[in-house]
Amino acid sequence: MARHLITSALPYINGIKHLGNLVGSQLPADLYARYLRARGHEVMFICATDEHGTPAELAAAKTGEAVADYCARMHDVQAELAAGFGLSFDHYGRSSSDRNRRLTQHFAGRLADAGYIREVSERQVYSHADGRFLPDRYIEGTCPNCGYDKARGDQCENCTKQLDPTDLIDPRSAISGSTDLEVRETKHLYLRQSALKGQIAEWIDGKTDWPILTTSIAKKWLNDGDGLQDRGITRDLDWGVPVRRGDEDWPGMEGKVFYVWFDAPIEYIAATAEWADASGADDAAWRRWWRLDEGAGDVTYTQFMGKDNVPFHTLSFPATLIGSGEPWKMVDYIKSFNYLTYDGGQFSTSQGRGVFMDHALEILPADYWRWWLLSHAPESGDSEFTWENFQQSVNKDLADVLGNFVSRITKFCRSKFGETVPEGPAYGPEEQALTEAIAGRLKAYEASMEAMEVRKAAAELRAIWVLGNEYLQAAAPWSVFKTDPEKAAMQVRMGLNLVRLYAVLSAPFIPFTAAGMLEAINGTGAAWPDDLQAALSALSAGHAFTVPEVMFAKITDESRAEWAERFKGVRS
RNA sequence: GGCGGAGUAGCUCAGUUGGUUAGAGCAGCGGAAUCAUAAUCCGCGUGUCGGGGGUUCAAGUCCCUCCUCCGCUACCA
Repeated sequence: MARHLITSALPYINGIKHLGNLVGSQLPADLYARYLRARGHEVMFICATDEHGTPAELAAAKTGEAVADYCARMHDVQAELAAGFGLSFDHYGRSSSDRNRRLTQHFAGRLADAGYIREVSERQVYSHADGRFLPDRYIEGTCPNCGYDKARGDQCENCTKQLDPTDLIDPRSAISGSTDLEVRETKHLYLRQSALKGQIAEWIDGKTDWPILTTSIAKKWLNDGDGLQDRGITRDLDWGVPVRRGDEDWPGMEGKVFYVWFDAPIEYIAATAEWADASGADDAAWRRWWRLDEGAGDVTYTQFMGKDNVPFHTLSFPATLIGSGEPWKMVDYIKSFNYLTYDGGQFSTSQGRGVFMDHALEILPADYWRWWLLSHAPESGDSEFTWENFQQSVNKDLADVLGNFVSRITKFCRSKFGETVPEGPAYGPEEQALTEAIAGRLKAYEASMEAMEVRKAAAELRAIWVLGNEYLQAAAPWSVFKTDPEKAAMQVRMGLNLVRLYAVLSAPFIPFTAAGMLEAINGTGAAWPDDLQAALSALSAGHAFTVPEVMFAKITDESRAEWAERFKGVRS
């Protein structure tokens, strides 16, 4: 038994997430957490909403709510959707929590004491009409290079030239359109990542087992141009963690908050503390996951995220932890994902393109989505969602291969022997061969799961389902029954035991259905089959069961067409 | 522009350190079976492995070059 700390990238508070967000971090993290728990390991699975920053303020302004109220409401919405998808977080926290505020301030204080913070006076654009400083991308104007009139302050989307906000001709606020702008002097704190470059590079170099996608991004940032740059970690905003140096005021920083990307990763730690608070545990309970000097020495920490998040998790956050000079647990393995595309284009939160978590659950149960998304996870490259592929995969894999297997064996048993496991002789050579075939596949399944090879694991699981159908087809108890009902009984007993086995093995992918299968077969509490032989004999003669309802109704062509139509445009 | 990823059967994708006739699932075609959600099982692939060049006894797998698609490019998160 090992101890596993698992975190999923934090979904931003600004609206309901789409399936691309889900499959890029939270869903595979859940798969891994469920698997490790099933194998008897101690797991701490953490996620939270990322609530600070300008987009949250703007989203709140749009709905007319106070930003704190908006975030509280959206947190509950997201938490409910996460539960709807069966995401088994031990705690789903909030980066705006009191825990995170204190911890973020603590880290800033430590970093300052260690000399890793410097103050920088810089000139930023202030909008009188909006009453706020504007991030570069929230300033629009005419591109000095190509004349495009909707160029943003960070880059012109038309000619792709990198810009400085002050380069823009006729700049205006992208929020209000106001041209009443002024460049003001403002002071900010910078994290001296450049001073930590050596230590970070050394740490990265030690991660030889990380995917190329992850290390190449990290190394590029480390070595690009002049090397790792210092990074501003404060902002002139109202909503965020107030800048303080540990427990003390930070002269000159009044009214400023920390930058979201500074406090968001710290929320991984803070959310674990929130978990302790919520479950009535003491500080030692969460610190044993995070402090090497307080019990985290044997923890394996795995992070899940989309590839766009990699720089912050390989550089910025490690810089914070290393720079603190305290023995914090750092990530052991980063599993990063590419993007899921939707009918040829991008899923887009801002444009409302694609299928979103709430709509997904409205039209189909979570397991349909979990299975398709995980079995098509964008691991080696981007992968594409199409309604045709979704319909075909789900119908074939879930309804035909798995669902129908359960249906055929339970119904056959009911019609010939009633709803109890029938008597019969001991298993013979065919059953032995089946057991060995499953054992081989199971080994591959476990190996894939441990390596977090999600698609491969799904393929192995499916192959195990297929073995059941192959066995039934070859054994043909419906024919054997006519001449040797005793033998048929034994074959049916094997089939029913397979249902129980499949429920256990499938639970990480399709937890809701797996629970239903176990309940039907009256096998609640069944453990992972460390001893396969024994697991396939767990249900013996006389064990009662019920024939489950159709577990996976097929997606009809009509439904598919209707959904493709409904979700082809922009979210309304 | 720079960095990274991808380009393999109609579709979605596997292909370890280069090595026998390039694989899987789906779709399609043929057959078996009829317990089951018309489900299952068996059989069937003459693919310029994006194009071109090169290294090698041998390349999808290494090198060069070109083409196409995608992502990132550091104050959006």
